[in-house]
Amino acid sequence: MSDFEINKKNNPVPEPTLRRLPGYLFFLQKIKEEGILNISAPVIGKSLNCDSTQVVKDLAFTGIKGRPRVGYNIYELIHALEEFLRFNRTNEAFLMGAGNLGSALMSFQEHQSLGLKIIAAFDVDTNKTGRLIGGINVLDYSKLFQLAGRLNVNIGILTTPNHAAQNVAEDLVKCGIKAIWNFTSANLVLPGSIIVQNTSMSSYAAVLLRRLTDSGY
Amino acid sequence: MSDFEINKKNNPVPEPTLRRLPGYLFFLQKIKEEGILNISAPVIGKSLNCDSTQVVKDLAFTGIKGRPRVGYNIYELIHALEEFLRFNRTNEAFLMGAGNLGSALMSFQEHQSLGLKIIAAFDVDTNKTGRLIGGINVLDYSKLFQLAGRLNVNIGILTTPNHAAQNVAEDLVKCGIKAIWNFTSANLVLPGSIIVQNTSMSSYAAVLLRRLTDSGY
DNA sequence: TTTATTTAAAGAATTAATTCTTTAAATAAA
DNA sequence: TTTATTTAAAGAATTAATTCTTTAAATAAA
Repeated sequence: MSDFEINKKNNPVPEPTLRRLPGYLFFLQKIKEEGILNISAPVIGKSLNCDSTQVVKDLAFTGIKGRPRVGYNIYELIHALEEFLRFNRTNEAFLMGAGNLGSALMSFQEHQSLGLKIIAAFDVDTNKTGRLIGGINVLDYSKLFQLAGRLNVNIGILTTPNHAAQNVAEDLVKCGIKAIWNFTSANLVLPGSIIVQNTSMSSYAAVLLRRLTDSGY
Repeated sequence: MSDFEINKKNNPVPEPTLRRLPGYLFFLQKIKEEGILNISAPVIGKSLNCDSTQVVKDLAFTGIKGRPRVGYNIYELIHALEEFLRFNRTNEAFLMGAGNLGSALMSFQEHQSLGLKIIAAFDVDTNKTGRLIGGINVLDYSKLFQLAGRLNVNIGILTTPNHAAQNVAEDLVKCGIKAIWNFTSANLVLPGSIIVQNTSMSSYAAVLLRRLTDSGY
């Protein structure tokens, strides 16, 4: 059994853990600047306002060992987190739909710190194609298959209007895309092997607005 | 005990449920167009690729009752969901930081369908202030307290650089803001009564990228 | 060198969320 | 009117995630 099969079947990293890991990473990068060499889970927990045993359990997934009474070596831990999350790699992506949100993601500098690199954007609107947004070319949709054939891109970022999302997602799958970061509100129906990460603003808005109601506002 | 206290203490809506509710709503709005009057949980579940008992349990939070063998009345259910999530209200918000992401959120039309209305944006950069982005005025940061005093805005959208996030968040709290939609990677430390909804791209990227590794890519 | 203290690791207990099962209501078809 | 079927509701069982507890290792201080 290969490494990834073991991980997939017996020991998948829980999603709540994965969501928390970037927070640890950014915090560690910040305090690294202050010249600190070691840090313990209780200190991380206090700073980030979360339980220290949870910190220990989360960080254990990276494979890094802490030393009692000393804590973790910051450099080791940062490196392990970046590796674990692939943030130190170049993860190439196509972006589909160069509208408001798409354009923003193209200009969004922070993607770099996540190792994401948008190779090209595609749109059907000839007013958008041919332009350069955030240093990224917006190409005509018809060029997708051609370019995908030459390059080996794994990730598709979906920022089309909702009604177009399913068709575009299917095209991405035909192109050999393995993972889709879906910013639309469409619920994509795709082969089970395709990784779909739904990031719809509406889910977050729903939580925020309902909590406001819960608090009496 | 008031309504919201009961809700808060005895029966808080689970976050996973809240995250799923907008998906039901959008699906119902879509099939409403097709002239369907009633729909059952199993049909919703099949369409959205999720368990039907989970659909029933989630929808029960809205207070709407379904009828055996018939299902839910679509109009009733849509209305209840919109009400429950506040999407049919005007939820006024200030936006802090008119950079890439901030500008995108200002231009993002979909906010309307979430009942969100950005009243004004604030920035310290004089190159940005005075401009109109997506129909929204970008004001100088110094105007925040003045405007907040006149209006009764509950929500702050935080799209500043990470290093500014904590200070700006504290200012928002001083202005009487009740809920902060935090798009930065900063972990905000604020009074417990303040609702903070963290929406950092990095958490989603982390899940997506790690799943890619898990699958062997 | 010895002792007290801090800490990560491991695992147990608890809590939360999801999935499964049973029941009763509603209705279409016979 | 009767029977079979579909379905929501309620609650039990299961699974997943978090929090608590114990243990042993490491190290600073005495």
